[in-house]
Formats: sequence, C-alpha cells, structure tokens
Amino acid sequence: MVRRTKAEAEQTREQILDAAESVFLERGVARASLEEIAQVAGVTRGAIYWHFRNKADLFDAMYGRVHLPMEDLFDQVVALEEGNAIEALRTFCVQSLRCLASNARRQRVYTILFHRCEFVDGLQESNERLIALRDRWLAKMEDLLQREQTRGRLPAEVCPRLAAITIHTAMIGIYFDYLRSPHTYDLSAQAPQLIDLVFRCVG
Amino acid sequence: MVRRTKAEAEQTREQILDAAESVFLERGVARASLEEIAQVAGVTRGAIYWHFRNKADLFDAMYGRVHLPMEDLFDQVVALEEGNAIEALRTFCVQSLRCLASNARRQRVYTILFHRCEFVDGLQESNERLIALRDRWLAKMEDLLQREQTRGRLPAEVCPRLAAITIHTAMIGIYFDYLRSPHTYDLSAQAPQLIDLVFRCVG
DNA sequence: CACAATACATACATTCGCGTTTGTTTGCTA
DNA sequence: TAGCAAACAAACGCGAATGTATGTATTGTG
Repeated sequence: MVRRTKAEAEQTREQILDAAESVFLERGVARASLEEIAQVAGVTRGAIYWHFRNKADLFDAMYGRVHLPMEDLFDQVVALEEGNAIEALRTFCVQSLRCLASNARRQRVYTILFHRCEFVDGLQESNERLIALRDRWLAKMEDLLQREQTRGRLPAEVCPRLAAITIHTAMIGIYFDYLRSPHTYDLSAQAPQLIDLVFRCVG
Repeated sequence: MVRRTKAEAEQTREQILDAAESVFLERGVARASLEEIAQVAGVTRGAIYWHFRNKADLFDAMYGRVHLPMEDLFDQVVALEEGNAIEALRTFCVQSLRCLASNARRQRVYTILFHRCEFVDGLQESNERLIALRDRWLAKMEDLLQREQTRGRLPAEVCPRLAAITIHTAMIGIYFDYLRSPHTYDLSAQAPQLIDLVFRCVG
C-alpha cells in the first residue's frame, strides 16, 4: 500500500527525521546506516531516498528542525532597543541552557552535533554553514555589546569583539561539557549561576 | 624484508601513529580505513594489526602521545604551595592555548578529538576515560580555588566548584571554536586577553 | 649455531552499506 | 474516468573495509 496522501507523506518525513535522531545518537552519524533508520521509522530505504538526497541532506534537515526557532529568539533579543540589552542577553543565555536541559529533542540533536558526528566528506558543507552561522552570531553580539558600551553598560577597557567571543565560546563549552555527561549536571538549576560567572567578564 | 630490529620496529610504530593523525584528520576517525593509514605510513595493514589491536587502540595511543605531557604540567601548577596559585593557573591556561596554536601535533590531535570523531561503538571506552580525566581536572581546580579562597584571593560569594566548571568549560569552548576554523583566529596573540576576560569570573 | 619468537607482508572470507533501478499501488487532476 | 505522477517497496550491483589466517625472512638468544 503506497501512494499516501500529502499529509501522510509529511508524517512519514517526520518519522524518518525522528528515527534519524535516534539512530545518529546511538551509532554516530558515520556508522548509522540508512537501513537502520528506515527500520526504526517503519519504512524502507526507498522512502528515505524519496524525501532526502542522502545522509547529509537528512542530517541538515534534522538540524534545521531545532535550529530555526532559536535563531529567531536571539534576533529578538538583539533587536531590543530600550532596556538593558546585556541583561536581555544574559536572560537569553540562561533560557538557552534551560531549554537544552528540558527539551529532549534539542538535547539529542546537539549531542549529535557535538559528540556524534565528523564534519568531513559529505558533512563538510554543513560544517561551513555552521561556521557562517557562528560568524553571524558573533557579529550580532559584538554590535550589541558595542552599543551598550556607548551607553556605559560595558566597561571601557573591555573589547566588544573579544567579549562576544568569550561569551560565545563559554556557551559552546557548557553545551559541549554538559552533553558529554548530562547526568553529572543539574543544568536547569545551575544555569543562572553559571551564566552569572560568565557574565562577570562584561560587568 | 621483514623482521626489523627493535629500534626499527618502534620507528614504524611512530610512523603508523603519524599516519593515523593525518588520515583521521582528513577522513574522520570512522571513515578512516586502516588500509589508507598503512599506505601513508609506508607499511601494510599487517603492521598495524601487529602494533595495535584495532582502530580504537590506535586512537588511544595517538591521544596518549599528546596528552601525557600536559597533565604533568597541570599537576605542577596545582602543587604550587607558595605564591598566587590563581595567577599560576591563569598562566597555565595562556600557555595551553599558545601551545595549541604553535604545536602542529597538538592541533591535529585535538581537532580530531573535537571535530573528527564519534564517541560510540569502539571509542566508547576512550570517551569514558576522557570523562574521568575531566573529573580529575575539575576536582584539582576546585581544590586550588578553595585553598585560594581561604587566603582571600577568591571572592567569598564565588562558589569554587562552579568557578572551576566555568574556567574548564571556557577552555573547552575556546579549544572547540578555535579548532573549527583556526584561520579566523590569531590565538597566540589573543590568548592573554581571552584568558583575562575568562578570569574576571574569579577576580 | 640452531631455533623459536619477532615483525611484518600477503591472501582470504565475509559483511555491510550505498546509490540506483525497477516495480507497484493509489491519490489527483483534467 | 482515464491517466499521469506521487510515494513509496523491493531488488540489484558494486565497492570498500574489517578481522583473521597464513607465509616468510630475520634476529636476538641460549
């Protein structure tokens, strides 16, 4: 029985993405076979090759599901004109960590990104997109910090660009370290204090 | 012509490790074939299987070559009784980054660790060793910070454990971010300023 | 100086996974 | 109400990589 309706097709697409998350997490992206992903999704490889070009395309789609909402949120923070933008940024960082701790899908996907994939061969383009993404984030944060510096909310001796790098790498490090052994953290509870310490670099 | 002398055998072992670094870096650990490593090393797979049990064993040996010296150095810093231990720690962090920027082997190996390997399957045990290693580092840093707190060199409101986590994750984040695109950094030059910002969390 | 262990090279069997092609059924559309 | 195309399933062909088994020339040793 094939030739489902359009809504059903979209549903199998989501099932495939769910299965990909699960299998990538367990086996790692490189050792994950499309056959196993298909089995977990309850379809055959034919379905995967219908919806996606190959494993890298599947990987990109999987990341896209969790990434897009977060970037919008960050853009809102940056766009804030009135109020203390640095405080808003701090709140955003705390929220980001809390979301990571509570949202199972984000946790899975970022664990895959940090600890279960090798950015070579087919994933090289994905990696370059991630680097470009990082550069955009950095630029936005630098702008924000520079604006706040003119308003006297960032000490004059602090370089906005280096501060942006510091905050960014600190977040990356927390993500990386937490996802390596989530059971040794209580990230939801510790997030505010961790971010407090990090933000001492700008205050 | 086989059955080399012991010194020659040790040399081929090193050649194999060198080749593994190169191929792991290029292909990623999972997609790196022992055949290619053997070719680069100028031997056959037989030689690899003689010196190492499998790919995971080879991986561990490769990491051991760069790791052991650095842990000794850190232990010396922690063991410092007189003087400002936090300053020594800061110097150690700067040195660590500078070493990363200047030492090609460290750069290759840590790039592999952060961006070219999936800790599943055969590498799961290696991963657990890395986690245990991290816990030891954290404990040592926490001890150091607590000692300095009793001497009034760490603000009373700062939790030593959280500060240790913050410094550790900050270093991880810098490593990770730098190794993802080394050409966008001048890490040797920026290291002192970056570490200065990080260490504002403890001063 | 014999001889067993070393330090590999070579050959083999097997498995696995990918990309593609072909087949089949049914939803849509004119 | 044909008939085309969507949405898969099933089958094919192929290369590549792993572990092991066997061969072989030295080399250190008693």
